[in-house]
Amino acid sequence: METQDLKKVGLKVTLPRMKILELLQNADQRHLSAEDIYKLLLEADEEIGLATIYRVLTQFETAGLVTRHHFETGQAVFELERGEHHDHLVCIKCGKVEEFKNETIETCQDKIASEAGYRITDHSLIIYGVCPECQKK
Amino acid sequence: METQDLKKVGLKVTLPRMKILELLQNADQRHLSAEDIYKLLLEADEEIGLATIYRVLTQFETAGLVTRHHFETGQAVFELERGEHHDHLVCIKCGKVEEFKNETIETCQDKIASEAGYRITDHSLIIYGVCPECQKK
DNA sequence: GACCATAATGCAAAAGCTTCTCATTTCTCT
DNA sequence: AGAGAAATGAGAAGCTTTTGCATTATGGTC
Repeated sequence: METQDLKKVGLKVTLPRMKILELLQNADQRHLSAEDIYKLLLEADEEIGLATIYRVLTQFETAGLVTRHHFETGQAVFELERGEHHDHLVCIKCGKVEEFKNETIETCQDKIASEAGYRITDHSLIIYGVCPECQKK
Repeated sequence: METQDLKKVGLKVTLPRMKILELLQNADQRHLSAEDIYKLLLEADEEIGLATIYRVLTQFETAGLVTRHHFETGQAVFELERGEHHDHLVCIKCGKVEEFKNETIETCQDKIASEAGYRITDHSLIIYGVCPECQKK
């Protein structure tokens, strides 16, 4: 299945690519940094170079298979693209990321962009806050 | 005047800090990277080390005088805080940044955060697109 | 199933951006 | 003006990410 996905976007089916895709699909966290992936693969006894991980993730991004996010952490995180757009709620204490979707906001954004004469290509809405669990601590 | 601002937030009034503040107030671009500032100061014959600029900007950020943004450029940009919140429209071709404000979106964000149980601390909405000028090219 | 051209990988080195260290200088307050 | 504390400069170091190049693996073909 994933094999097809890779071929479809013109990428050879290689072990590193399969493993990385698999991990993105199955990991607890939906948002992983390159290093997270590297370490998780090591734990699973898959020694894949960090450079390869970066290269593969960039190719996946170009191919539209994953999305790269720059939260305010200094590290980019990657997320498997599941076709539907959503925005993010990031806990500044524990780093947890939740997703949400809001039609009103989407509509407003389109309106704002077109009023400014922009051809919109992407957008990113991130709300930073403290999640319920971290508020208790 | 700025002198007071600095003292108020517990920072000594030094030449580098004054020059950086001045630049942020008077530059054509409202959003400047540390390196932009470094170069602009050089042009104005003010040799201020890049390290100092980073330090000062971080202090200004902590003091609430400037805001740091992480657009998808790999470089942080800084903007003088003028008290009122706004969001950003970034041109992916020329890098130009425009600002906008939309009450509906703000309200939605607050609602979303509180529904998820988050205590909101900040948010960032960035719309990426191609500006009118760049569309012509 | 083996072969070949091409593409992918790994490693180490390099490249950006940002932060840190520490000796020296500059402020503030008296 | 002088003392103590804080800030600066320069270079080194730290992190994340990218690149170069020799080696290895893949996909299509015979």
